[in-house]
Amino acid sequence: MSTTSAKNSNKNNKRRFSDEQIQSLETTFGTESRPELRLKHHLADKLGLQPRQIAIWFQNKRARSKSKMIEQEYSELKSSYDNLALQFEALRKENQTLLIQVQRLRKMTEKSDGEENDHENQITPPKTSENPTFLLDMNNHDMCVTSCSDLNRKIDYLEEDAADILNMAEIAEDSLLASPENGCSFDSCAFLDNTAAGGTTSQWWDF
DNA sequence: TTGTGTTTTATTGCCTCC
DNA sequence: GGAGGCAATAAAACACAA
Repeated sequence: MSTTSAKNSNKNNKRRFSDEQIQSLETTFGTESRPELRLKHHLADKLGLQPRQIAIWFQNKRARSKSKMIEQEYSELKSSYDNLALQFEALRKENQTLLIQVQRLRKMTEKSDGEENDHENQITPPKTSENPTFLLDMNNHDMCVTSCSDLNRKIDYLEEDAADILNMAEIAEDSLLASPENGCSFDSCAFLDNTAAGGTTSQWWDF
């Protein structure tokens, strides 16, 4: 708006409404945010304003109300996001710790397998003090070898699965960090929703 | 007092609905 | 096509620090 007529119109007519007028308009807005023509005329008569002014006031009020609502929704979403980000970071650290544990176990079983091979050649008892978790039953050696192989495969599986989960989590985190303000992608939002709605975190690595 | 940021009133142009 | 709503914007009114 930059026309001369508009400027003149503003200079001549623009004034703030009185407290009483505002109060009455606010009250009406509380029950009816889009009043029909008759009500606008009624308010105009009652408050000594033009019906056009009433219409404009309601229009501006709706706009203010909408932007306030958006602002409120944003702050609620942001606090929810911040909360989830904290939870996510804790889970990520937990996952890393578990990965390290799996790798340690894997090394231990590899070591144990190596000793078994020596036993096949030398038929000497194992040093049980070194790795009590994987004690061998000398009366059932074949079964023991099979069990250790199974265990190895399980650890392989655990390790791969944990790595996959960490990878997925990092992808999700990256996509969240890439768009923290103006709305995350649909996938990452669903990811957050699931985390929030589930309320439980252990399902991530509930193998 | 004055410069500056915010709020409020009003206009304009576009869109939708009947 | 006219009425009414909405988004964007202008500009007056207001608040307030320096």
